[in-house]
Amino acid sequence: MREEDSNWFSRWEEELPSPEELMPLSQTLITPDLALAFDIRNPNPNNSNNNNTISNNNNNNSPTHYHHQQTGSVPVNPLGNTTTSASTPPPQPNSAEFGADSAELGSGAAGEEPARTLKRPRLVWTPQLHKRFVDAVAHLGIKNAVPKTIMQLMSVDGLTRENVASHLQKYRLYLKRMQGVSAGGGGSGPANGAGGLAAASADPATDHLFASSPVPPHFLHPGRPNSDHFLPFVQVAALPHHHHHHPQQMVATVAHPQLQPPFHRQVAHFGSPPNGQFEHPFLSTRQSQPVHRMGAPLHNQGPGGGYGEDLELANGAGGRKVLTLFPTGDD
DNA sequence: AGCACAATAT
DNA sequence: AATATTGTGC
Repeated sequence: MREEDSNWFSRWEEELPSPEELMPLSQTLITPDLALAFDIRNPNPNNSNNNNTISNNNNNNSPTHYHHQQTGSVPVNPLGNTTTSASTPPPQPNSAEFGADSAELGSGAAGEEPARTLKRPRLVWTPQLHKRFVDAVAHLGIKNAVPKTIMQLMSVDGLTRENVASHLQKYRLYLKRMQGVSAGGGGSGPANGAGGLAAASADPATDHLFASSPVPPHFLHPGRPNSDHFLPFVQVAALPHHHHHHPQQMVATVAHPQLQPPFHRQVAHFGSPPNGQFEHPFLSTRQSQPVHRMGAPLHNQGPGGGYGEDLELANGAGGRKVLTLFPTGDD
């Protein structure tokens, strides 16, 4: 009973981004790189970009060609944004520097040989994305929280099982560390304030990301398997109901490793199928639209350094491109 | 064959 | 350090 248990969820819920925050508008911008990367070598065929509102099926299946990541200052070409509906004004003032494209686009358009040692950009786990992850894990329970399931629940397009697996591995280590700390710690308690941030981290420097989202109590108690049935999310999935609220959409952002940090480009948005209309056969697994409405505006919970603004910190150590999945409008 | 997981590589 | 990739067992 600890009220904590009842409260942690409320607080947690509060920090969830509101639908509005998440998707200001739907502009589908997909760089050739991404389109390609996701389409070709994709282990799990889940690309369902659907515009929530007007399902304007924008098949991004246009295999453009992709150029390898280079240390060079090769910016990703932001082409490919089809201004389908003029009604939507250009809300992407973000880094309005789109002009710097460099490449081409038409060249390999219908090409048949996209594949070619193409590597998809590294996924950057943003706090938002991580939260989604934690939510999913919480919802599933540790028992069922395995990569595939988590991935499905998260329903982030473009996310692969390996992405999740890798993250999960790391997350588990984090939990382990946390247990050690919080267990004997006493006092502070694991009731990390969502708004405040986990106070008891083993290493602040080591896990900023993980600290960004509250860890459900259950995670810390291995001894307590299924005691509660909290329902963090909503019933998700599988319900083909229509809604006017768009779920959260994720946007892929490419961070230029060598460019200034504050510059991230929104390249494309991955969405979750609202009511999964007809999708391609392969997508079957992903049609569900888990998220529903998590209320409340998201505020920065900046721990030692709240990430309000410092979005992805992709370190471009060597100069690799980085893919970031983001909820639209987080910025 | 596919998945989870740990180990290892970048 | 953060992710990706590989290796192993189920």
